[in-house]
Amino acid sequence: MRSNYCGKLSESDIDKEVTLCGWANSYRDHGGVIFVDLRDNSGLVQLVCDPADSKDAHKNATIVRDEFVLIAKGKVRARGEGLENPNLDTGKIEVVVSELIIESKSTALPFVINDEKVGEEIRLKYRYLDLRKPASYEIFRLRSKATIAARNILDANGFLEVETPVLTKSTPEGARDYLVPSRVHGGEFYALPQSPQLFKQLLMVAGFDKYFQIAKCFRDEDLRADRQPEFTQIDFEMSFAGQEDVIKVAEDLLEAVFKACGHSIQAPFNRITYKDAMEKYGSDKPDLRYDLAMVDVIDIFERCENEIFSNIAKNKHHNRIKALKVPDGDNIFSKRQMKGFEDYVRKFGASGLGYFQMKEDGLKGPLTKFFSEADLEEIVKRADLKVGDAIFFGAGDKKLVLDYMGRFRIYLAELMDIVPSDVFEFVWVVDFPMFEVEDGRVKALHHPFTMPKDLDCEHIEEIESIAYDIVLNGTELGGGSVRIHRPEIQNEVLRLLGISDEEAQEKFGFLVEALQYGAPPHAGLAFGLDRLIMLLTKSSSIRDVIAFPKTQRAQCMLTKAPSPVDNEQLKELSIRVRDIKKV
RNA sequence: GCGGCGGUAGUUUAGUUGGUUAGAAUGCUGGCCUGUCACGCCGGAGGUCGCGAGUUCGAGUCUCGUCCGCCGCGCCA
Repeated sequence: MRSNYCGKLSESDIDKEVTLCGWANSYRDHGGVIFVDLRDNSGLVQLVCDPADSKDAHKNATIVRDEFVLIAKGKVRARGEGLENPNLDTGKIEVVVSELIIESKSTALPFVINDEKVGEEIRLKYRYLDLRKPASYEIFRLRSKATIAARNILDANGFLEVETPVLTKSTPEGARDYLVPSRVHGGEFYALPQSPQLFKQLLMVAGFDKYFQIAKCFRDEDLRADRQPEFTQIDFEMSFAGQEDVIKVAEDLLEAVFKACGHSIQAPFNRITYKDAMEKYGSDKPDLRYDLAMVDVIDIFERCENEIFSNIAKNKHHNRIKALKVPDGDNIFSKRQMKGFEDYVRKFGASGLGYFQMKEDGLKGPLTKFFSEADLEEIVKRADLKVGDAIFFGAGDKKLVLDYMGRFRIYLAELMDIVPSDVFEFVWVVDFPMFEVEDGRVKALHHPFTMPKDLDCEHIEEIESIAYDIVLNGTELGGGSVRIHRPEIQNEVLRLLGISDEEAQEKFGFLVEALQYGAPPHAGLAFGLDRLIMLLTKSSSIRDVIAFPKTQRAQCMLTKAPSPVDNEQLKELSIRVRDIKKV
């Protein structure tokens, strides 16, 4: 139908006869001449409907309203002297309309397209209108470029794109599954995949060597600004490969994806061990766009005269005393603010938050009296304190202190507005522990198919795994590991996780069995595509980069899913609903 | 499950210590207008103040409950 796109017209098209298709972005009826700004996904151009040029076109233009779908035929001409619009890309030209077809009308809109003040709730209900705005299109244009770049580079590196099942087996380790009832097998359920993990490992056993997939994944957990119940991963796996091979592919992929989206990034990225990340930044996904690293001062506090601190300091295995230096903090923050920080960390289980202020004549603060001059000097030295700095202390249980001090670090950085917004700071976090113990229960930190480095450790929590995460600006962008390819190791890990042989057989028997038929060593990684696009487009919410996202209570405002179903449907599925919520 | 913030014309919002007919902008709509581009001018319609109780002579405003949205905690192998 169309000969040209609106936004692509330029002075080189002057005198051309064109046919344009699009939506009426706005109209200005002067009684005589009528201007219509026609919009398609390339941009806007001004149509001029003058009765002197075409009586019919002008007559049709009088009934045009916002968002009518139009097909306009006419001639491109230069705008007259002083009539140019510098705010419009096509502002030097306009199209004199000879024929105007109203293809579709629009009833009054629930909101004005492009009005940035409109709330998200209404925009999601009419998401197809929200998506009409150019900023939305730009996000999905980039998303498309990114996935195509990822596909191309993986293809170029010999990866095979394979689709794995969406109706699969429930493995209630980890996140909750979305369940799908089986009609044929009444009372039994499929699960939607949380990731294609096991199938891609089976593809390695099959000898496919290198696999990838842009895979939909599902997790029935509560939502966040960066978490949706269904999301997309760029998932890949390779045989006869280890951590370094995977990291190389991942870095090449990120470079290609960022390049396709107009950003230049430089691999190889920095690396930090899980242990260092936790000890210095109190997080396994540290935001390294700013420093604010924690300093260990447990040995100094052991010598102090405050029994609470010195007792905490005695148990260096279970406890931590960490100091967080805030450059210029004493000048920036009032005493009241510094006291207020304590309330913040208390929310995360801290029993208090000590602080010193670096004055001209040395450290000051309520705690100084417990320390010798030499130890105060040592604190100044270790944290490299300058006059005007403040330094905060967290003391107590290791896990607790690292957690709240890590959160406090982020809180301070945002409060002080020292987080650069135009930087992409990648870091690999490596050497994750294999297990963590919570309330006496052993859990896999990554997943039970991750290769442990050495299972013969005295403490189960000290067993490391060959697992690695890629972190960008404090967001976990992806994670992967070398997988277990020997059945005896897999069985041992499942045993350490407290999974009985019967249970292991029932849930993962097919995997362990497959490993018995000659499994190659293999490793892989999966990127969270949505988060990647979110960071690339500087969106504040993952919903912005998903065409039809769900609200925080996992509903679709547009379709009203989830919704009740007929009893007939339920009957076929052998399902009876027990408690029906009031509508 | 928990904590915080919010819900008033289609939209974005104002609304004081509880007090007359809930106000504005924008959108919509009728009319006028031949160079606008946030067009302009004149007129009009449009409100279950999320919902339900309660307190009160009187509730958008206070109390309780509830629903919805957002941010966070738990959760997310």
